[in-house]
Amino acid sequence: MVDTAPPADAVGTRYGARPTMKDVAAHAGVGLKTVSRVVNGEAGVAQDTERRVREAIAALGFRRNDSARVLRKGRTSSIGLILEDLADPFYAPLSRAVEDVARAHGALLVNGSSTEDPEREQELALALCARRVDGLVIVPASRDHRYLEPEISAGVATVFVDRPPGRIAADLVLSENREGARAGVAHLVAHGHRRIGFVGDRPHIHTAEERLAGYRAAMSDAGLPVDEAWVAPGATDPERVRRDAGRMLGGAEPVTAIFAGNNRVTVTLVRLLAAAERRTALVGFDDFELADLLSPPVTVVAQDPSAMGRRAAELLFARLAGAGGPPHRLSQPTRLVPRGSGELPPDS
Amino acid sequence: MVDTAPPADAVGTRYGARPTMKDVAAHAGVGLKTVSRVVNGEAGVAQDTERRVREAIAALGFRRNDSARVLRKGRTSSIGLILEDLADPFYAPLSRAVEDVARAHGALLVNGSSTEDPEREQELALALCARRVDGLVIVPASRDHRYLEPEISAGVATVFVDRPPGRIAADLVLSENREGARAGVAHLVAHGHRRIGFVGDRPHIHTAEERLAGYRAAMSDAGLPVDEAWVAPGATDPERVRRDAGRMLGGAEPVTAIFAGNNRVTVTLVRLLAAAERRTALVGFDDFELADLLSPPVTVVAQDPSAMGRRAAELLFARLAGAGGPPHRLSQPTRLVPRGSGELPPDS
DNA sequence: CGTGGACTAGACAACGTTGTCAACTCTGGG
DNA sequence: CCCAGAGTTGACAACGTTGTCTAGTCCACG
Repeated sequence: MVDTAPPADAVGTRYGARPTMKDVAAHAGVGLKTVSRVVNGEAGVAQDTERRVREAIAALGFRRNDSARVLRKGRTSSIGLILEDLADPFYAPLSRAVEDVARAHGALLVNGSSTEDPEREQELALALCARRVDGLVIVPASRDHRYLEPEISAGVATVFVDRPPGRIAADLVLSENREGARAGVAHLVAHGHRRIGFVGDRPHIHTAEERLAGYRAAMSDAGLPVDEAWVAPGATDPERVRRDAGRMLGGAEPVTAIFAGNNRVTVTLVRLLAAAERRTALVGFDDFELADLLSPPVTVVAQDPSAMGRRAAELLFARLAGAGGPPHRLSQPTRLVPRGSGELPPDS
Repeated sequence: MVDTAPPADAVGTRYGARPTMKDVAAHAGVGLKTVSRVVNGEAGVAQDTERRVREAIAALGFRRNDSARVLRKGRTSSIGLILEDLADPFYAPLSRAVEDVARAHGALLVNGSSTEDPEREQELALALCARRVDGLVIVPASRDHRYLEPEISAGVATVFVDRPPGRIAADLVLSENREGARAGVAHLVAHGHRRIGFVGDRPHIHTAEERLAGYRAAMSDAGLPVDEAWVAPGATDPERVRRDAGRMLGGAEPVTAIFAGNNRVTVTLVRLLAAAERRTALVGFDDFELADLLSPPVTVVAQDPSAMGRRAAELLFARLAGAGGPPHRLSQPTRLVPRGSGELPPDS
């Protein structure tokens, strides 16, 4: 089935080598530039000539080499996306939204997972720049993005999502982390809770910091004291979460409710609380699939990762289209979704 | 913060234009090729010269243009991945696994979602080939891949995952769909069910077809008749699934168990069955997060999408490294995970 | 019959890099 | 003092495409 591909009469092409416009031109008996015109749909080629060229293209199985085109034109029609983990249910829709916008602009998406490693982020970003992507959408893992300055001033449109860039000014799309967390904790307060725990992500991550600030703000708004034993920022691995949450659920004055700083923490807490005898209220930051089917269904502060990806990509293409002005800072609202776990009364 | 980037003494560079090796060479007072040698870590450059070149590179903010390099070298060190939907929880880990293998081989990943549209798949695949990716990993949406023949014979390593290619021979990594479904249905039979329904994906999709065949095989193995009213292939939208499942759950002789053909169907059925008064057993194809926390916890036939992605990518890089021979056809086993919903007894 | 313009076509340089090759400078041994 | 050989270095072509520019052909019009 392979033998149908490059016909034996191919001129100047060896097996395994691709035909070029030059080969097509020779095969069709026309000039190189004429082939280029046909391939790019430029005007000024006689119908009969065009037909001959198209036949030659089909016969040789020619496909334009876009690397050469890129070299000549300067634009690659591709954008890069760097995020923590492609497989994370929060980032997958974001990634998909970026892809959709890219597609609408005729661009391809190149992406990489930074795995929350600043060095890896930089390595990826610079590799993408070396390939001359037209723009970058970045969910930062690093806190210093000065390494991007030469790239940005060379014209690589760059938009940060979910977390702000470090030590440079650039376009940015954020969730309302602080306000969202504040609303979520206020919701627990409104249902009668006074001892509320916070289990979040590592505090050096911007979103984690903001959500913690929102928690403190809500407690303060309600005139409630915060026992530092109730506050547990840290890694999101289940073991750490179980340990810290277990601590605040035990003791003489256990918390009656927990606010979870992100979806992975929430899921771990759902497992932990399901196994406990006492009912503890729970509100989680980030929505997740099936949250409504758990018992009790999980109340969350929902973000809209798809909208964030879309807005970031649209901002990027607006810049590529020449939009000027100072860096934008877009804010994406969150939405409290009451489902049951956040409406449980304090048990005491 | 931008003014620090391209220093004022840059020679031959305008703002917004990137410095090239030629610029670096001029700035360092050396030849073009010497810069190339330094950038690529080739031997044969005196220490002092190398230092001068490195200084010039830093001063100008030079970064090698990989499109030009690609044009010269022929290899892009990038591979393409085409799948139905990046954001689908089944494909996200697959995608991530492909990325990890690519990274281990120093390659970048370019990806696109076909949205189950054959034309879009072809458009994407050919666009990736035009950019001269070294290889392609494809979850097919189309049933005819002859359009790839010229590309494959031109040297683009191509591996299909999850579904076989149409009308060409190529490397392939599949799940054991038929055997998995058969085992899942046999599990229901073993728990006493005799009237078992099948709700699957559109029958023209290979995996859906195989799983349906597995269902029929298991019923036949057990000497059980299949009432065609119990068999509902079709789109995975919740409405269709509810309608078809509702039909087989009603009537005089309702099914006492359902086998769900994929994760989206399973989730819809979980919702439907949770709302019903009668307990119906359920086994789903594909595992999903939190399946163990539902009530009852959902028994599934689990695939390993990450392993599939990894094996496909490894196969691809083996081909790129020169491995010859006829197309491989790898089979990835499935695993029955009993959790509760599949062990419910028939209600009648 | 000459001329101007529209249409068609191709020669050529350029994009920024790498491979090839020749030339130059040393060094040490004969 | 000469020469072989190692160590450096850069000129140049090539990769496959597109932009510019020139030139030829044909027709309508004066």
